[in-house]
Amino acid sequence: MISSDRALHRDFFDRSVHAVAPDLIGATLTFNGVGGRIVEVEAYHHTDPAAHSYRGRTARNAVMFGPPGHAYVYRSYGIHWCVNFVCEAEGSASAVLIRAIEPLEGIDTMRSRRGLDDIRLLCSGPGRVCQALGITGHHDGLTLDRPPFRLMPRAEMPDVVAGPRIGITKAADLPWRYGLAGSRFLSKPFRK
DNA sequence: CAGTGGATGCTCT
DNA sequence: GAGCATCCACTGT
Repeated sequence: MISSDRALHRDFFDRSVHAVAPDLIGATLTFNGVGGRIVEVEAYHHTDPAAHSYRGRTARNAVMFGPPGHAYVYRSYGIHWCVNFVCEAEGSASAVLIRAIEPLEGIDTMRSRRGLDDIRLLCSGPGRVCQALGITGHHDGLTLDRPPFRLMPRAEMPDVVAGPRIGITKAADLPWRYGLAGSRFLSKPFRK
């Protein structure tokens, strides 16, 4: 039932967050036609002390406790927005943070929103991704299988690498960051 | 390049 | 009142 011009089915997200996260590497994400290829993500499981859902449901993380295949958007450090894809069965409260994208569509729009030209700096970081694509807290809870989101499966199997997550203090040693090997668009290189 | 510190606002204790 | 799932500017090699 999977064809290359068809959006990712909701069943794709109804699996372990640790299966979904590496499978998102190479998929194409656009928001109102602006986006590109996902090259870096991080998995956050509800049993993980670093996850927003670890201490239970609150107003902020409510979407994480809802059905899979929806966007959880939160404000980071008072300034930035970050977007996650909710995974696993409803109530599981696990999600994948989108950390970096290789810009492919709407690059001029991204440059304008980001206020800089260097294509390598447009979407190489979770806050940068949301600024470049125009994702804000207004979009918290939107489903991923309809506009403004569009999420297409990857055409070929990429070389996926894993390593520790970035910018967290709790459970910082868990290797739940996934990336496209050798990509120039990562927020940080993966250690060998 | 690596390291440091400020901006900034919301959530949860 | 503390602590952020970050980014940028600035410093010093």
